Amino acid sequence: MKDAAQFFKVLSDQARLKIIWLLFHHEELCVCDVMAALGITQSKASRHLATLKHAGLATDRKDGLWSHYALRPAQDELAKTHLALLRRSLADRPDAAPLLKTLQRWLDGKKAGMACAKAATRAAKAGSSRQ
Amino acid sequence: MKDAAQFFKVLSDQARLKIIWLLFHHEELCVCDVMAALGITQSKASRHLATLKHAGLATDRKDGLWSHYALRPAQDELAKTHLALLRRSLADRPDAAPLLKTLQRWLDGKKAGMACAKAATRAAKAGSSRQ
DNA sequence: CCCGTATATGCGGCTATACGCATATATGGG
DNA sequence: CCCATATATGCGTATAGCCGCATATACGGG
Repeated sequence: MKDAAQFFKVLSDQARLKIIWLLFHHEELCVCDVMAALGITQSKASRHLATLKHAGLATDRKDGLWSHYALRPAQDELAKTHLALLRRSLADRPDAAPLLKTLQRWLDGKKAGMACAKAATRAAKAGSSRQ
Repeated sequence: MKDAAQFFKVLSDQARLKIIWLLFHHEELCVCDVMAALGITQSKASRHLATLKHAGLATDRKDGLWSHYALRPAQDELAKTHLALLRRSLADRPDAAPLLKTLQRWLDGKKAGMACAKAATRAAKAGSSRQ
């Protein structure tokens, strides 16, 4: 039972749920994407992603300077059901859609070039103060 | 999202998962049943049950000295799915069956009369030391 | 090589949570 | 009434988790 409790503990954090929600809709995200979308600091984003990875919920792929995180495909039938249900549940939350929108805005701006983490820090600060 | 995280936090405790598991199989349980089955102290059992009640996962019914706790029936379709999935997931755990057995032994002995909480305390101590 | 950038992580502080112990509360029986 | 019993809870403590800050690490470009 202990590992089941541990699993739910990973899901018991708002930031991690938001990250999972974003990963449901985007194949891969790098740390600065998460920073910008959630309006959080770099260390916070990195740590939560590491937690998800450590829990077996996410995978990371190193590409030069960037770490790209993705949802780990479900191992068995039960895990698949869990993920699907989680996705359905999160979709009902009022902040789910705005979160996706914020991320999309950030991703669009990212194409225009310029530094990533620096801009993400600015975006994160603006986002958190706006809230 | 915050309430979703809060919900998972309630599930992120081994003792609470065990209680839920037991409640899946028994309409009602009183505090001393939980004490004896899990091998925990009275205050711990009472608090976890209170937590489950506060989270809307359980209900309590007072009957004289006893408080009988039961799973609260799911409100909507989504909650029903959650509970069903949780039940399926817990069933796979290796300690799920022994837990039910321990509870059953306790319930059988209870019929034979005698004080409840006192005996449950003894059973709890014996159970935890055996482990 | 040196620098800038993206990410990871050690550290200290803060807060939330879990626990045991003792005690309060409530109820039923003599 | 008084007492035994079942449960709830206040309190102090221990522990775990989250966070920001600063720094380490890793990589690419000039």
